[in-house]
Amino acid sequence: MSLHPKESAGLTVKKNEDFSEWYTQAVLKAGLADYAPVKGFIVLPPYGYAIWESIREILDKRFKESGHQNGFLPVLIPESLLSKEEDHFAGFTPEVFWVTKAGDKDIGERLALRPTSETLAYSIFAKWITSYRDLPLKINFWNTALRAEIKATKPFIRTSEFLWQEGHTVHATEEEAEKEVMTILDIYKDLIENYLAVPVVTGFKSDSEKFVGAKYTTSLEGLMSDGRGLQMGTSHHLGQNFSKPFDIKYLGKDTKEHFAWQTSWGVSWRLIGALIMVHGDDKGLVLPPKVAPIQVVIVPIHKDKDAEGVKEKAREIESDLKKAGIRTHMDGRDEYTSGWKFNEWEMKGVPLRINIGLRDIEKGQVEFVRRDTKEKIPCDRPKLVEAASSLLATIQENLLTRAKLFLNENNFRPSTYSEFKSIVEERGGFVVAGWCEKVECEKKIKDETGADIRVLPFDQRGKPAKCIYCGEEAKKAAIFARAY
RNA sequence: GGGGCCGUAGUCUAGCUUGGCAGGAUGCCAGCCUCGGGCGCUGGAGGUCGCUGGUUCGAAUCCGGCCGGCCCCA
Repeated sequence: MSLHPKESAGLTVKKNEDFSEWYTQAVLKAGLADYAPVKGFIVLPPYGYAIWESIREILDKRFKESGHQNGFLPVLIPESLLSKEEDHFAGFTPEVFWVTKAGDKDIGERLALRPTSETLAYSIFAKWITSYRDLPLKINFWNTALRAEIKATKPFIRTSEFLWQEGHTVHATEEEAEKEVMTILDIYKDLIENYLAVPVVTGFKSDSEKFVGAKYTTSLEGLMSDGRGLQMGTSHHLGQNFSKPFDIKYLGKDTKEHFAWQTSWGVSWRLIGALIMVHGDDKGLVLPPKVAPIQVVIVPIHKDKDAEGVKEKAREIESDLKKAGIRTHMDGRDEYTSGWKFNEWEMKGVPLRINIGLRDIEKGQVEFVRRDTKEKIPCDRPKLVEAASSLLATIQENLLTRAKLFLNENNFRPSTYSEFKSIVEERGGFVVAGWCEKVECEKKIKDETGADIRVLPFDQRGKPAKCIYCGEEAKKAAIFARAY
């Protein structure tokens, strides 16, 4: 594992004092990302990209197991195609980058750098699908999308180009498409909770927040440490909204022509931003073991004359752990003191550290240091590999437990609108309230408090009786929050 | 959409008000020393002062435009 060029010192702000500055420093100083020369674009050094690779491996496996295949789509979409579905086009057009020239010659029709690929993919799918035998078609694309972010940008959370996957499926029946939407949502939930250790609430987006062009959008919403919500992923039921303009039709067993039913879904590197925000602390990142590029770092502690002996032991440990499939790095650099290394690896969020010096070798032990609790745990050398795996599992579990606790503690149920406002304005968090399903109420609340409907949870137990804004009968329990 | 702050070596920064030799710390390189929480010493290299135009005998400094980073309000 090559290291990012080292920057001086640690974080200069505390997480709970200046969250925004803390986040930026945590990302940059850990070597997860760096700014590119163009506004809103970032560069990923290997340490940052490795986290994305972990996420991609996990999802890719799950997608393939559930019958999806990967494909490739070009980055340019002609305007005529992008504009074929009106709502979709109107929704995306303010943030589209356009290519208008080839060399110094003007191009006849503007070409969009894909903000998302529905239109392009579906114009192709229309050619591929003629019979019910061609269905279902389930394809995923690992690529980037480009959406111009003119004002606020933040590494991983809001960038003008982002790494993501976009899945697109075509089905013969609506039921099958609806099932697909939920299958994907479950895969996302498993990834986010059981690998990234970020608890989420799943449910529907309100009509005004749904994907432009979709029949409905399901979503996974996380809560960040500053009380703001973050959309972690979405899975859309497109109905026949795209199959009609793009003419995706098949001949059924009934020998009649039918429009197909479709879904699309995606998660992006935003997930990396979320796990930084949720788990990080004043010392820097705390990465969940399952996605950490380095799970265990070994820091040998020695005087010059003892260096080779101690490092030799450290290398043995490294080799044992690697054989057991644990991603391990032995930090044998001579130019840094052990204290310096402790701080650096903490900043980079390595979940488990092993200290080994003469003291430990004499006792036949090593010392584990947990990143999440800072706890130091001695361990006999023969039990080391087993203990490391079990500690990694414990850390993984503890991160989720801790995050769940935070989510529960920051879940509020105000009974009046003024109480609602003061929670949103003073503490943040997920605010559960009744909603009459009228757009006016949703909009007024957003205008007056800055909080919007993050999600209408699938779990509607405990739905309040009245709309928090107008007092009429509540049709849904909604989770409101200010969001990224 | 509206308002504000900022940009000087890899990094952080002084200098800008009142124009006149670009300075420090840290990092980097060499050598020595050291290692259980960001060691120490000696020497060295490193700068289009974000870019661009203007004012001036002279611009990091004053003025305009642009690029980039950040914050607040809606």
